[in-house]
Amino acid sequence: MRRPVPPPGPKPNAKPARTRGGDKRERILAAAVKVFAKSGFHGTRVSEVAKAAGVADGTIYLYFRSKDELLVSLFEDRVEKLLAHMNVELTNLPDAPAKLRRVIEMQLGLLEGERDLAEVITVIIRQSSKLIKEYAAPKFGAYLDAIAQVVTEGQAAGDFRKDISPHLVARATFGALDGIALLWALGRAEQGALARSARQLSDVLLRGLQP
Amino acid sequence: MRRPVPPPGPKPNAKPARTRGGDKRERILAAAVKVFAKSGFHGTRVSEVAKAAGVADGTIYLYFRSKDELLVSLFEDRVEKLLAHMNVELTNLPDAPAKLRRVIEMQLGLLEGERDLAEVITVIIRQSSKLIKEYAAPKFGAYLDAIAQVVTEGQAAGDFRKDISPHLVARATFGALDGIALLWALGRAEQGALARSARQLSDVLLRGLQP
Amino acid sequence: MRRPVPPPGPKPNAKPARTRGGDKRERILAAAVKVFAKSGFHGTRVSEVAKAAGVADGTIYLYFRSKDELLVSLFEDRVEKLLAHMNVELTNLPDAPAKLRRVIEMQLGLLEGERDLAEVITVIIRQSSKLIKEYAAPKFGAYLDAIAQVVTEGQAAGDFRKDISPHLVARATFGALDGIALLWALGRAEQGALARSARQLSDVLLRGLQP
Amino acid sequence: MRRPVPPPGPKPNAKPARTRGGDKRERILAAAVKVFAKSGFHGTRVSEVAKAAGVADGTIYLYFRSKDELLVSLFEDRVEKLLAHMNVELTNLPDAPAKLRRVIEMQLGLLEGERDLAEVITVIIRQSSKLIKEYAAPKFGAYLDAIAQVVTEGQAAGDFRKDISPHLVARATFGALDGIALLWALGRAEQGALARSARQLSDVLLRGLQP
DNA sequence: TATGAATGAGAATTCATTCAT
DNA sequence: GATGAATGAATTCTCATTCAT
Repeated sequence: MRRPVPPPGPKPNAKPARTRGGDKRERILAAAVKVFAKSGFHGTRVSEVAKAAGVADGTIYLYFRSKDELLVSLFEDRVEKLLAHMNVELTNLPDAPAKLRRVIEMQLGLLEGERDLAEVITVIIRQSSKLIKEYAAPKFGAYLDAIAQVVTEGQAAGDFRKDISPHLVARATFGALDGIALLWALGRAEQGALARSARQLSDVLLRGLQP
Repeated sequence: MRRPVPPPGPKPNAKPARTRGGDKRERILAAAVKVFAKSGFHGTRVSEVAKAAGVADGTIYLYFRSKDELLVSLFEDRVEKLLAHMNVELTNLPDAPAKLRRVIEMQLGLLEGERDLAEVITVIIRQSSKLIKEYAAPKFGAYLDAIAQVVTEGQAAGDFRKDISPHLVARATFGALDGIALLWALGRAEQGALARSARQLSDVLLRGLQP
Repeated sequence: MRRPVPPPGPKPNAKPARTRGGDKRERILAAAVKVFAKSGFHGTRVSEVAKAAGVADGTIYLYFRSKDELLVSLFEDRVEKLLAHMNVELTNLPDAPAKLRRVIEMQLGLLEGERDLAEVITVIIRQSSKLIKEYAAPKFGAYLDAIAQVVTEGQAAGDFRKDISPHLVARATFGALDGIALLWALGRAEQGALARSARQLSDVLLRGLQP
Repeated sequence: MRRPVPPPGPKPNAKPARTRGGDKRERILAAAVKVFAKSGFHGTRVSEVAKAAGVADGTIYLYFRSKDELLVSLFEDRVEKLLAHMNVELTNLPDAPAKLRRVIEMQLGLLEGERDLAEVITVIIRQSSKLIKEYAAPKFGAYLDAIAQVVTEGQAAGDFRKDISPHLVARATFGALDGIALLWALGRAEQGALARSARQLSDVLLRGLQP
């Protein structure tokens, strides 16, 4: 954002030829998750990411074109893994209700396990509006589409009422989970409440979706 | 020497005695809603707010101590009005289900009517985490408490199942609405879909909450 | 959000590990002496110091925390060297009168040789009263103590009358020299008059101090 | 200093037609002495002077063209009175030594009685170098000339040695007194020490000046 | 005359990004 | 590839000064 005219030179970002042991890119991403979660995107200096990753400031720019792109890459990378994981998890479940319940458990589970990542995905990513609209939205959309797909399946199988938009359910579900997460993050809910919250939300949602 | 000891003198933010022609404070707030919504908090320069408000840069600081405080004031001011409005609206409704339905309609209605404000409340306010936790959270909490109160009423009256936490419902509902709004804001939903969304969400939520 | 919590990270002011070509810190100090002397502390922009030092504005802040600290560092650094130099010079002189005469010669000599530095030490440093009291005073006090020590020696050896406070003499002597310097700096005295002034002042002072 | 192009309009500063009871100009000067002494020239806002004087900010500009000119006016006004007072005091004294002793007593006496004014005269006035050189120096010079005149008298009467420059004595004396004052102001000397200091300095100086 | 809200030029400081080593 | 010292554009906030009332 600082130097507006983007140098028309060659592009990095296609990870450098696998350095021996040099999982630098991954170390930088992991460090970024941590510090972004702690201080927010705008509140974090690139040098802080570098320090947390144990690399020099300049090294960041060997792997990412800019601070903005670091965030986008982070988002894409993590959501991609999340999606892959979800697909595996849902495959063996018998029906749509079970899958929806699992989605909810997983997303809240993610929060307890990788709170920093959850923070980045739900909060940080919104801090750069042009960014999210242009880059992150597609990945994000893919996640939502996966949820909507479950709903569509359920409607086809007669498990869910058909007068509700699957995308609406997807978005509302994600939003509800996000809201619960925020409640939890802001410290207004007791520890361990997340599992209970998941169950309650699933109960309400599934009953509400009954045909 | 630039920012010496925080001047112990007279405090701004409580509008200057006699505002000459127009309530500058209000004009600044209105302008801030507009430009923050467009470019985000960090993406907006104070001079842009001033320009949009038709005042000089320095004038902002006669009414708000800093850019941060402008955001907080904006949030407090608007959410306060929102709450007052909501209390009036809900008073004459017969039962909790009707009230909950009305809350949903109102929040989504706000979006269509004052999209900028909605953007600021749901998105912008998250961009300064320390901020939201320290200043905005209480006001925000009051809004959620009002929703939770409706749920509690419904449970007492036997309209809602009792095995669900009212605060969870409040947070999840708010999140769901926020999520729908974001979907809408990101342009992935057709115009006018909000009314339909409100109805669908209400249907699902109320059925899900039945005892 | 601009000046968050004073970054608890690495501290500047202790020169960066390996200075590349040239000791930037010293160049900045030398430039600061020059421009502060010319325009005063408040009349000098940091960018002017940077320009005079041949570095970028930001570079100043790699070596000094603020403009204020630049002045303090300058003062400490220079007065320290001055003190060390004085200690060497006085060591081999036979008695207190000779030493006192030498102190006077040295201080006025400093003026002719490093007029800018003298200006900074005598004039500029007073421009930030809190500053001088908190940071500069100790260093300054050390210089005065050294002079007072000479007087005490002279009194013990029977060279000086004992009914005069050594610290008073130190302060008055410094002040007299400062005053003469100001007279000279303001251009009301002919060039080269400093040597004569030193002799005359020494004569008056030493005769005045005779037992 | 802020708005560089000086409006070529009509000039104020020739005190407004004597307002009934409206000694505003004097009130402003008195307030300026107080606040300048406390926070220094650059550390004082015009609004603070106005507040201390009990007038509106804009009123200052009805009597003084700028903040700078307020300082200069202050200096001129006060030093003029000082000079007049001194002339009266010295008239009836028998000889130059007595007069010189009286000058020293008076200047240190001023410090104990009107410490703020002393601070402004000795310290504050140096904070605007161009200013002092152009405006204040003459007044200041007049004060020094008066002292030098005493020395010249003494030399003519055979009371003082003739091999010392009267102006040097004047400047050195003033400087010595200034130095003592600073020592006192910095709190390194006990209260009430000023009278003793005056006597000691007079003793040393007069003995040093004996023919 | 007096007021004080409004103005807006000005300056310190930060921090993403570069590039010589 | 890796480093981190250096860069300098960008932005918030201050405060002397003005002028409509």
